[in-house]
Amino acid sequence: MKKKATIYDIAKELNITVSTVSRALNNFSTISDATKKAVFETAKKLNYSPNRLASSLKSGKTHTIGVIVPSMEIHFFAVVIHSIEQVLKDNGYRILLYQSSESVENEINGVKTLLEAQVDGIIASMSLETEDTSHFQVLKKQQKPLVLFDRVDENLNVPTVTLDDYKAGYLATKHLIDQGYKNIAFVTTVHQNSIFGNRVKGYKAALADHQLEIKESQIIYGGLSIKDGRYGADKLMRAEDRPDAIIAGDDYTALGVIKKLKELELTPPEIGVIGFANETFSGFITPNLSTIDQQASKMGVACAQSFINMIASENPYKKIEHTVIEPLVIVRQSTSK
Amino acid sequence: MKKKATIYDIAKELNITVSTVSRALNNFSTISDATKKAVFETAKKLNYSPNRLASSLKSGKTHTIGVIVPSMEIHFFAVVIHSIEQVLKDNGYRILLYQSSESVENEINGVKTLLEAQVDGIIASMSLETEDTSHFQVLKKQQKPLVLFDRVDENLNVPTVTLDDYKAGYLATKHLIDQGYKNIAFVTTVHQNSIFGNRVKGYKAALADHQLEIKESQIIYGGLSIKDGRYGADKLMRAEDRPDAIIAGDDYTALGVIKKLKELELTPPEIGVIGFANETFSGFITPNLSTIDQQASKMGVACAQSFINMIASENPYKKIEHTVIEPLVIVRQSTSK
DNA sequence: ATGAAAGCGCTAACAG
DNA sequence: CTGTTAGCGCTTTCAT
Repeated sequence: MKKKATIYDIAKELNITVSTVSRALNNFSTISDATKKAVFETAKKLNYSPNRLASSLKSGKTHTIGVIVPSMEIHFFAVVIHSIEQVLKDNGYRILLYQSSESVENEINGVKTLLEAQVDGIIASMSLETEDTSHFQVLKKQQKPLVLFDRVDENLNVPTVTLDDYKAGYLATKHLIDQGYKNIAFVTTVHQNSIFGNRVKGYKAALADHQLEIKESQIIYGGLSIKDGRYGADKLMRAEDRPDAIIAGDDYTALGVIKKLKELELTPPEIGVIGFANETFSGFITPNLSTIDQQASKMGVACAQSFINMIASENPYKKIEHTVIEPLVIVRQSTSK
Repeated sequence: MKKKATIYDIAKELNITVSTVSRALNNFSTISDATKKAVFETAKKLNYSPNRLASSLKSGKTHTIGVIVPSMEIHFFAVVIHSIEQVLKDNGYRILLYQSSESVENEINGVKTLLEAQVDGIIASMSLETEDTSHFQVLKKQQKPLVLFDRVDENLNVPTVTLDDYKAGYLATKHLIDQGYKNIAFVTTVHQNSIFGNRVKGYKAALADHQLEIKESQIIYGGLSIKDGRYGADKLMRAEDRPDAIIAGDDYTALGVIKKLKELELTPPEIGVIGFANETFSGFITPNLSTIDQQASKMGVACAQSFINMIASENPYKKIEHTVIEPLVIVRQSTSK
């Protein structure tokens, strides 16, 4: 196995210099067509493959972008990355992947690793553990694009792509009201995250807008899981003031709610149930679960777009875009009275 | 914003040479502890971050590995990549991601792009379109590790990681037999792919081993989808010789089968139903779907392991490992008489 | 234990 | 239209 061919080999073969070869390969207009043709032919003949490492070292641009997400096991993140890769590939970028596993330590390490690999920028969604976001500051200092999505830090002052969670809460509630439900409860998480807080705000606003009373007793703060859903539904249905509809913090929780309601022979849509996330199972359970779609694909595309805009401008942090994606209400059986 | 610090800056600061700095940073035993300490301190002071590009260019090793999959939207692939990244990260490797979108053309381009990025090797699962696999040969020629998983090409003669599909078919069938089902049908795809063919072979073998008749009429060849499942179940239940259990080619098809059976008031497990893949929804539908798990995590780990073994050996293609993962029967309501 | 210097493969400023 | 040459940041052989 002989060594890989370089532009020197092409140059030698044609009795020209490497600069000519380099220019020919990069299709400079100053190179004669004849030379270009010869170069490309010889390149093919020698089985030449460019070493992007070398050009990157020289130019300082790797055309590689780092993506940090908590975990690819979470379908939402996989889909976001799917679209990021699709869009950025077409723009000549490669994706270097890093999972934080919901740990700040890993996240810090991810930024470090990616930066050492000289990525041209980073698109990230923060780990749940992350509070101090100073490790992301480095990118701003280096004037390298950083785009945050879904789990973002407002204070970081970088471009973000998020779902309009307020609106998501509002729309879920409004949908239930439109279906005729009047006493709407909310099973959510205690987790201190603006995502969940904003949904509750939207919920309250929708109630207020429709002259329905906001009762703190109808908001159950716990965790988000099937078990938490069962627990929340049980608690709500045992109370004096039974709700006629329940909004669950995510689809798993909604599933738990439905299971409990079925046991109580209050199968939705008798009691309305709506979740958040539009998990793959949501359309297949019985009854089908109405839910708010997170628009993962759109988010990915928006991230890629934001990134491209930043790269294109000489000062990436000149004007900071905050893209807010509209949530989508998916109406299914569980809320269709 | 001043330029990034290099080993030259550290050297200058300490009045030593770059070679010493380089050796100190790489913890060579020939460097005195005092020097090392000084170097590390100055590195920190100057906010030094190594440029891996430069060392890669020199050493020829990027510690980056390319992963090509059809789509991250397919949860199975996302989970495999999840574990590949987890394992390889601990071994100092980064993951460069490429999606083929089930197109050979993209796949070819992926290999090219990744090779130009000088990856140390590639882990891939082929697109459904791929028949000619010569684009993968390059890696062998360059003696760079290539590991294929799930959708592999036997003729390529490279390490592979696959599920034992024969056994998967066998176990699904045997499970049904053990549950007392005696007339077992199979709804599968016409697609020419050894995966599906082997499952049918396993099915037939299990029937034979238990003195049950193999009837070609009980095997429905169509597509794999909810619709195909409905169609298959309908066809089977209308026939003279009605099965008492149905194996579906994947969980979506199984879902269709279940829906049709419910309509016919033959709700499983009255008629047994088992699928393949263990999709996230399978545990949540009613009745819960028994299925064969594809062991995505194990596959990812096995891929990473195979890759590491290849990298470690001077001749990666000396002995070619074929890892076969045992399928796992997930028993749920749909087969529990 | 440390230094000097060549070179990985490519680009680009300068020269002609 | 093409050649010369320095250099991107790091590693490593050969000296000392």
